[in-house]
Amino acid sequence: MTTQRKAPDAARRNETARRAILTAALDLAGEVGYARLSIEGIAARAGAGKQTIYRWWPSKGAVLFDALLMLSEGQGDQPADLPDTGDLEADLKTVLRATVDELNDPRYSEPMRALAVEILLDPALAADFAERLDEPVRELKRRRLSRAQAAGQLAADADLDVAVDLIWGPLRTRWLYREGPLTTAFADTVVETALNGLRPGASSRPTSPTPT
Amino acid sequence: MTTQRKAPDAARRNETARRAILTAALDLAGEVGYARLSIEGIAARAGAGKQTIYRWWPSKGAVLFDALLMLSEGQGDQPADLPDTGDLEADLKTVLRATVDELNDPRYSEPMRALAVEILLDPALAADFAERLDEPVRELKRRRLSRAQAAGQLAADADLDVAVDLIWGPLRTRWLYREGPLTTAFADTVVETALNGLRPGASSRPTSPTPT
Amino acid sequence: MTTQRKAPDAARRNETARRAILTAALDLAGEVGYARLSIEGIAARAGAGKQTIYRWWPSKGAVLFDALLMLSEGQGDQPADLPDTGDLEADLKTVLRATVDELNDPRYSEPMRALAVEILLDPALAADFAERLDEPVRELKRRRLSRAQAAGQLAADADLDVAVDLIWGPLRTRWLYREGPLTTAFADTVVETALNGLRPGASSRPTSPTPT
Amino acid sequence: MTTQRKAPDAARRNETARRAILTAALDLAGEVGYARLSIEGIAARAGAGKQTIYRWWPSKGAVLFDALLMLSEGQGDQPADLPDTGDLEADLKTVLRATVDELNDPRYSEPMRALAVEILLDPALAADFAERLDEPVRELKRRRLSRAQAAGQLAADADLDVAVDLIWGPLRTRWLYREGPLTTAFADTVVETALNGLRPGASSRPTSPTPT
DNA sequence: TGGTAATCGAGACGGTACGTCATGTCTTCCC
DNA sequence: GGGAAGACATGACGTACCGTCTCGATTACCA
Repeated sequence: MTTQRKAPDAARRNETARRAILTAALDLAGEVGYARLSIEGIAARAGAGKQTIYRWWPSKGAVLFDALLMLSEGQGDQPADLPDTGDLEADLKTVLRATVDELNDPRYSEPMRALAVEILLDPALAADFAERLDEPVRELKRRRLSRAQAAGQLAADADLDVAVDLIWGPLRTRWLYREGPLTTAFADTVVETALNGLRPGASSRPTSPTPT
Repeated sequence: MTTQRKAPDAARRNETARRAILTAALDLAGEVGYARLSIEGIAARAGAGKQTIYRWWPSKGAVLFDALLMLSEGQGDQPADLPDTGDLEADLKTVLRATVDELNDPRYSEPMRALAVEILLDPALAADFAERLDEPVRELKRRRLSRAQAAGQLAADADLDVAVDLIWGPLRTRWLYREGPLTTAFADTVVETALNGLRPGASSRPTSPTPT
Repeated sequence: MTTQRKAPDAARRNETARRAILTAALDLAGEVGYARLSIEGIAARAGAGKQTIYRWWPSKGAVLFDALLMLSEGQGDQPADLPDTGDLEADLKTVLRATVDELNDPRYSEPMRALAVEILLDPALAADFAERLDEPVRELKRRRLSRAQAAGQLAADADLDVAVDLIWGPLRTRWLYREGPLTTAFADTVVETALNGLRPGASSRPTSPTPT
Repeated sequence: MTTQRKAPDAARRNETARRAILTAALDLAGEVGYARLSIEGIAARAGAGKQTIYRWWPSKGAVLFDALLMLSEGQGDQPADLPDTGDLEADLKTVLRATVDELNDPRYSEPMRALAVEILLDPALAADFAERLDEPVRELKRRRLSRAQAAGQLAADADLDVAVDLIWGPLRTRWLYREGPLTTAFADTVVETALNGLRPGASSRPTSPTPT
């Protein structure tokens, strides 16, 4: 067992209170921003006692994490996989444009930023996040790239983890640091550049599967 | 007047106190981590009054920012430019390896992480940071790439801003989110992949300056 | 009906739980003192649910009250009356010395002090206490004095209630306020002074029953 | 030094805040009773921060203590001594009647009861109270009795401490336990009985200074 | 003798208050 | 005037209990 203290009895958990707390966390993150997001405030907004939060979550970040999970699941999107039309470049652009839209929507963006801060501050939460959200998603990405590799659309010796960072990293960095506007054009350029590389002659290479 | 409140007279500023405060901020960030870094703690450690901090800096993040600036300047490194041996790939690897070392050193890494958090929280600080530190450094990077482009080592139509994100972004993301160990091997692979792209046949293209 | 809420069915009451709760209350009062005595703690120590306490007692003070009643009854002392050897002064000294011993024993003293606090705080409990414990005991005292009065050992016009306060009050006050050590010597002096009065010549008056 | 932690600098103390806190404590004790008297409530009512209370007082009881001291001093009554007209009995009745009036006035009575509770709970406060308030007052009482003793109005061998308890104890006990109404008649009877004793023949002894 | 209704241990819940910490403003006194 | 020191109002922290509530699992009465 890894539980600390007296483990609460999950069977008796009040689902209504749980949802109220997660919803309040999302709403408040969107309304007042992370800096002013407090557990006290979440409890008050949710009509819950503070102890109910402390009983079930170890930190403010963990609440935000669950809140964002609820948000994704609520959409029922649960993408079993990334799109695969056979055209890798087009598929990646589709995905990154969707991400751009999400990051430009404060309803998603603000809680995500709040969660990002908590992750930066708290290595334990970072590990939890990596395991439960980041790694599964990364696995989806790797899988899509792997299929492209099998189809000869990616270099056979490409390190797929680096590939994922190359494709998805720039967007995340620009968003976090507010380094510039997040546009679909930027997303497209990143995909193209990551695929073709920076060296000359790259863009002349075929974009679609090499004909034999 | 455009100044808010009573503008302090910079001429009378006590340089000793300033350095003590910045040093204390760096030390404490390294020792207790960002989450427990407080202005009160900095003042106490520096033997300074809190008001002295509030008089000269608008926020904890601003103190950290100045502290990191002092740290870079103190090294006297002030690199007017990135290395340019003519071999772009080698030069980029040199720079990224140095960055890896820095990010693995808590003395640099912890204050940087602390500053990153403040930037995420505070758009005003983000803008300040972008203008005074990020943009100048980015300009150095763009300049080096621009020279490579002129030498025909980069595609003529490459978007250099995207290129910078592609090369430096993955390292920063992996560090911030603690997604994996930061190694020089990772740095090398990122440089190679960014230059050659992910498509097949890329790695067969020349790595050194094109012979005439 | 005059009952508030849903009157619990006393017939079904679990005597084991009742005793466990009262015992736990006494033990905890002795161990941690009143200030840290909590219903939650009593329930935990007794292996009882909190509701079992709230079902049968209206307040923490009521639990303590019953606990002290159990303690006295448990002794089987139930003194139908105060000692009456014919020598009033000696009898009073016997009783007060016994009280001194009791007040010096933390096992009795601490719960009593806890109950005293509750009585000070809660007029309803005070009334209950007065009716069920204080008044019966006071009646015993008054009865003993009354007999002495009939025997001519007390002034015929003495107000027996005031007499009780005069004899038993100083001990209680000194104990409550911790104004000084509780000794049998103090008890003796109080009895003598109360009987003889403070005026000169008092001590020369006969101490034993007046000879006819 | 007996100070714990970092001793606050009394010289910088804000007298306005101090008075506001003490006044709020008295008012609230009178309004909501002790059981609902909270430090948080006092701070809120006083427009003060909780820390300001915790900085200067170790406990709620200590605040009440100071508040009552302020109340007495505010009256400017500061009786250097108890009345001494030469008639001990009359003087004692005067004093006890005044006490009866005080105890029947909720403005005094409620804070006093609150303080009494704190004293019961907290031996440290009890000691402080004994030293700073109870003992000085007791000394005044002893002094008055001592003068009476010198004048031959009290038995030469009377224990003056016991005498004080005998005279003032019954009133205090009856008040604390709400054992009965506090009337001036009760005060008078207590004085008479304490002076004359309970034995027969006592009341025939002279009440005024012995004639020569 | 099996149904059923209340008690029981357990503990989650919405709350209130605790005592501590840090915030940013202020005031005081020294240089 | 700047600076060290630190008191102040504010507000969040995480904890302890409050008194109410719901949950099976015993009981113990009653049909």
